[in-house]
Amino acid sequence: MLTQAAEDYLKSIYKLQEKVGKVSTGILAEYLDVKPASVTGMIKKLKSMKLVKHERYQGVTLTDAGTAIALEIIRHHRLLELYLFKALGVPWDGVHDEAEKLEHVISEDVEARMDEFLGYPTTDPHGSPIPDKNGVVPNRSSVPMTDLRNGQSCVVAEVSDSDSALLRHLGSFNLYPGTAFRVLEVAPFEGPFTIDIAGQQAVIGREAAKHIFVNDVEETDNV
Amino acid sequence: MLTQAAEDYLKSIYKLQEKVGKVSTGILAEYLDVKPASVTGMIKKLKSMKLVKHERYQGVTLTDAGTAIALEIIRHHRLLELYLFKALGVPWDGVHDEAEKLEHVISEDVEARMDEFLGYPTTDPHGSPIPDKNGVVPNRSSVPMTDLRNGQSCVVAEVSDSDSALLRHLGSFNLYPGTAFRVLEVAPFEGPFTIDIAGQQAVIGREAAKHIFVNDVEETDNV
DNA sequence: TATATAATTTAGTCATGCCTAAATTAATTG
DNA sequence: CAATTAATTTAGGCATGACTAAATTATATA
Repeated sequence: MLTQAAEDYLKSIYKLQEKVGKVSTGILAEYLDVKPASVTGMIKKLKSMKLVKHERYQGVTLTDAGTAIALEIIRHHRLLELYLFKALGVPWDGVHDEAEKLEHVISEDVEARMDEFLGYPTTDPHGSPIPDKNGVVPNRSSVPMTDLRNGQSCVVAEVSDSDSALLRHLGSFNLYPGTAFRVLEVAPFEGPFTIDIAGQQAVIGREAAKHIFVNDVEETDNV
Repeated sequence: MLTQAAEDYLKSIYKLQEKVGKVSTGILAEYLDVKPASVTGMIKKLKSMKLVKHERYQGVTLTDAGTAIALEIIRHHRLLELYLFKALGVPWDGVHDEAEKLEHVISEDVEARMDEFLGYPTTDPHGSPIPDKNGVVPNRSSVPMTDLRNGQSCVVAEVSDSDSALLRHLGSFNLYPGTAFRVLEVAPFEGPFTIDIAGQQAVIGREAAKHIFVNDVEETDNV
């Protein structure tokens, strides 16, 4: 059994690898809120366990074994988020922190029981894909909201889960995964988006928009 | 926030204190499967946090602050056991180990939500009392099964929870808290108990009987 | 290409929480 | 009441996983 810290490193490497390919110690240190020198130490340990590949000054990547563990933890996390949300009514801006602690601790048995209770779901409350028990990640094809233009309509696919203030903000507009909206106006010079959600207008700033991903983008005429 | 180890010490001291009053380092070491010298070290730390009272060679007791934390952890543990059992269908011989890990990690919010889901229960699946959120422990007045004599009937109140093999054994007779049975025969010379559970006979050895506690003891005629 | 800057690694430190071995204190018994 | 035995504490060690400071390597710029 790995330590919690080791599991967190693997999970973080997986996530950063998706974005940037090889993961530098600096990026990883920033992501984990730890000093780069500490990262070097843990990388050594993970390398000796053959969970990561690493050449000095060249960044880390996960081995297949490391990837399997990372996906297992991510699966725990996202199943837990959805379970807490659906079964216990924990608000969607609170599930992340709770799952962060529980993910290292639940058994495979409880994981399987939650999965069954939830009907073998493929996305968590923020729209992130839940890897299946074999480590297969459902693919998604969403685009950042910042790509949208005037008059386009779409459906919210995914929202980044770690900033609970942002989640509360979006919740106040009912802007959850699955919610459809239409862009009324994109203010020039990197300005905010004015959108229509089921007849209600809302203004979404650039920063928030960067954390929202959408599907089913269509051109629509003004109504 | 206390470390998990510190929480385990407080919980264990609480449980042992119920049985023996002042708790010696030796007893505590055996209970925690740790060497006595290690106990001394942790006791020092807990003492400096004013969670225990301790005089050299005189055993430990919890302070009020220490008791409050111990009860909090025990409450977590027992609520979790019942929740896992009822909401997720984890078998009763599996809930203890799972709860042991989760108890240190769940938030007060999740605790409250499970409590509500369960309808503010007062006992866990093994019949142990669940302290309420103010740390008040429901009192119980059960007697060990080994006190029973021929012809007496009773209701199972509580079964010790840490030996999962015993729990599976008792489960095979449907001997759960709440189950009524009648003693058909107590074999002499510390022998086993032959009992009748809803028309089914079962033989329960001395060792098992020591871990079973019963309520509502009544003399009954042979039927 | 030499130099400045940024990123990474090495080396040494610290706190936790366990360990063993040895020393000390308390309890038992002839 | 002295000696043995048992319980407890002290002292020193080890693994984790963080830290800082210094050294090294890579990258950017003049």
